[in-house]
This record gives sequence, C-alpha cells and structure tokens, in this order.
Amino acid sequence: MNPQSFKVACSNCNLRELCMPVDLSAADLDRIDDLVGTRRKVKRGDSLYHHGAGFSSLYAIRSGFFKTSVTLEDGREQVTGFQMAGEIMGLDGIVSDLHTCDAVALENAEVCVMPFDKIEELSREVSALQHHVHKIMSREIVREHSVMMMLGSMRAEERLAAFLLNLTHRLHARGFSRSELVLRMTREEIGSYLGLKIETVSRTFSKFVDEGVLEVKQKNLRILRPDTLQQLVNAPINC
Amino acid sequence: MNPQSFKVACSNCNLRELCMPVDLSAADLDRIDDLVGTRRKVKRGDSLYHHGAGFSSLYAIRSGFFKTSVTLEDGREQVTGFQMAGEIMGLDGIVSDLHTCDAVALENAEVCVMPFDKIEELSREVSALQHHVHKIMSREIVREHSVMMMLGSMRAEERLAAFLLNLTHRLHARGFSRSELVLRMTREEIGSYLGLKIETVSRTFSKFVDEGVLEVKQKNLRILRPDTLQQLVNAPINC
DNA sequence: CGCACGGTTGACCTGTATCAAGCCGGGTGG
DNA sequence: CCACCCGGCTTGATACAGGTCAACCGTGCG
Repeated sequence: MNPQSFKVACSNCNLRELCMPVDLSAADLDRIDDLVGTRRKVKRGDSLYHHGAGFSSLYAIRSGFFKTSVTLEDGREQVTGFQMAGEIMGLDGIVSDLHTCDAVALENAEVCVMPFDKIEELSREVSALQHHVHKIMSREIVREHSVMMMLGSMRAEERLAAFLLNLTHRLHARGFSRSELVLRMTREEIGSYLGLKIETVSRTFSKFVDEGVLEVKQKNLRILRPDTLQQLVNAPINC
Repeated sequence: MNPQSFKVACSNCNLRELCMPVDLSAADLDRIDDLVGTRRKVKRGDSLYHHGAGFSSLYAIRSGFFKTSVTLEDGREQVTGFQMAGEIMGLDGIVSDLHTCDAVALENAEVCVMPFDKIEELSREVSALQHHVHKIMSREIVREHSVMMMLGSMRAEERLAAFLLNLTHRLHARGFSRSELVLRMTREEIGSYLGLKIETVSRTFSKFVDEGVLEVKQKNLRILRPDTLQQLVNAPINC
C-alpha cells in the first residue's frame, strides 16, 4: 500500500468544517495540512494528558468522546467539560506550558496532534487560521460562562435540562438525532460536571421520566418533550 | 502643554508588565504603543460593554475595578468575574463578534481601548505579542476552571476563603497589602459570583470574624489568619 | 433629620446530600 | 449455559447546608 495514503490531511477530513476555518484558499489549505503532525489513538479510560504534564500541542478530536477535569488536593474532582468529534482540547496548557486539567477518553478515541508552536507559526502567516484560533479560545471562555451560570444560579432540574439540550445540540450538528442519544459518561461524571451528587442526577432523570419528558434506558436516552426542557432552562424561579 | 504628553503609550505605563509581554525589543515596544487607540473613562455603575453589543476591541484596565456577568432570560444574573488594573476584558466577544456578557465598573475606572483587528495584525508580526494574547486567553480558561471547581465542589466557607485569597493575591501583585483590602463589590455581587445568597455570604463573614480569621468593618477587611483560609481551600491559588 | 440602601441576624423551610439497601445487566469462570 | 459477581444505577429514609422570609440596624446622603 502506498504510504502516502496514510498521510494526515485536514483538507479531506470530514470534520474540517468543525475544527478549521471554512473559507481558506487552496494554497492555505495545503499549508494547514502540515499542522497535524501525527494522530494518536486513546483507549477508553486512558488519558490524553494529565495535570502537571508539559504542554506542547493542541488536540482535535477525530473520533471518540472525552471528559476534562480538575482535581483538588484532597481528591475532589470537578469535571469541566465533555468533548466530542471536531472539538479542540488542550487550551488550558498554553498559559504556563503545563496542563492544569486531565483529559480522559470515555470511549476509544483518536485525536489529531497539532504542535502549538506550529500553530503559532502558521497563524502568523494565515490570518484566517489566526482568527480561528482566537475564536476557539473565546468560544471556550463563553461556554464556561454558561457552565458558571448553571452551577451558580440553576436548580438541579434546570442544570440537567441545560446539559441534555447542550449535548443534543452538539450531536445534532454532527448529524445525529435531535431526540435520541447515548450517554458516554456515567451518572457520577454528569453529577460532577453539574455540581450534583449521583443520587440527585438519578432522581432527576427519574422525575423527567415520570413527567413524560424523557425515556431512559440505561445510557440510552430519548427526549420526548424538548420544549419542556427548554422551558426549564429559562423558567422563572418559582415554577 | 505639549500635546505629545497626552500620547497613550504602553512603553511607559507602569502596568505594562501586567498586561504586555515582558521581553520585547525597543523596536517591538514602539509598535505596541500603537495598539492602544484611545483611553476611555467609565464611571462607577456604568457599563464598558453589555451583552448583545458589537465587539471590536479588548480593554486593558488602567485603573478601577469591574465586574462581568451573564444574565438569563428570566433576569437571573451570574457574576463571572471581578477585574482589576492590568487585566484584560472583552475576550468573550471574539467568537461571534458580539459581547455575551456585561462589564460594569464598580468604581470609576479608565481602560485602554485596543482594537482587536490591530491586535491580530500586530500579532502576526510580533510573535511575543501573539503568544502573550494566547496566554491571556488560556489564563482566563484556567481561571474559569477554578471557578467551576468552587461552584461545583466547595462549601460556602471554602468558596469565600478561596475568593478572599484570590483577591488578596491579585492585590498583592499590584503592591497592596496581603492582609488588608477594601471590597469594591457588594455582598450580593460576591454571592452571585460564589453561587450563594447574600445572607449566606454575610453569615460566613460573621463566622470568620467569630473564629478570629477576619476583621470586617463594612467593606474593609483585614485577614488575621490567612493560613486558616488557605487550609479551608487546600488548593493552590491560580491566576 | 429622615429616608434608602446595603448589611446583619434570627426563625424556619427546602432542595440536595448522605446513608443505606437493593436492583439490573454484562462479564467471567465453573 | 448458568451462577455469580461487580460496577453502575435507582430508590427510600433521614440529615443538614444553605435558601427564604422577616425584622432590624447602621451609614451616608439629600
């Protein structure tokens, strides 16, 4: 087999529109193909990087599903996000050249490794890429604002509703169903992300089922009444 | 008076080491002086920008104190941060060219207005600036992780302790006392930031006073036993 | 002087945590 | 192929941190 066929190339990657700028000239696209040095497979349960490790690259998820988390000295873990295909990981490492969170694969995954010095170098020459990098970081900041809103100002039901809507929204953008999904994380990980204990997550799922909003069969969910979830997210406090 | 004396210049700004790269050549420093188009004064209570407004610039705080917040449709406000001299605001606007949060001055303030297209242009030529911008955004992401940890996994006392240590840490970096500080925000704003109600914030302050950890006289605080606060948090303070 | 606003404190309530028991489904080994 | 086990999940009973409601206080300003 021709070794060329193994060449990593963004230009023919079907996730390109998710992780790369859209309006590139053919010449720029060619150069961007060089961004991805290698690919890396990560087995379910293994970590892509962990806190304290040196930072050198950003990672674009080609397939699979990750969680990122930070940990307190006493062992308390806070899940800071769940990442899926087309999303970029590793931004936390830029500021101090050390990763500050852990990234663990929740299912077998493959990522494109993009050395950050290469990204910076190419960004200086391709302004569309430069702006794209800025947007990715800004998007992450804005996402975290909404997590802060969830954690600081919402009740358990509202947090879970917001979480489910966010997941389906992102899955739908990747061609999956709007109403059916498979959770890749445990109830405990959902709880950590939402600032809730596992029992509360479970009870809230059950409540949604009782109300006919959701069908739950282990990790398989079907959203029967997305409108009800949506109302919960921006509902007045005493409903 | 010579109009030159009014020229905005980072090169002779005493906050430069806080908001600009440290190791610039004289030539690069010259160019960076052009980044700041204008300065803008913001009166206490006024907003620097608000959600929905178009994005065009980042802002470096020269003096004063700000809060940033996001708001739910039903009016619930979540304070996402407090910003002081030398810190950069406006990063939330990059992703969609619209601001998604409000920035309100908690005391009369002055900011340096840095048009973002200029920042990008100059970043392409001065790699130290480019990397600095990346670091600022990454730092904000990491900061928000620790807020998520606070909101998701800490109890009221721990949150307030973490908040106070973070504030004094940043104030100390600006030459202020490690143990005495003046709160520029209300108890309600602290509560919003920490995901607590005003009564809980007040009670927790009182508890710290009872325990001899803190002296509180309205907005004036004196930290008597920083070690006790540190133990409560048992985590390194980032940012 | 008196009002208004931010803050404190007390009494009580409730949403979520905690503790505990049991269930379910998938994997393993006999 | 079944029995068992184990990890993830659910459910119930109870506890408690923090929320809610309400009264009051202190300071600063008109």
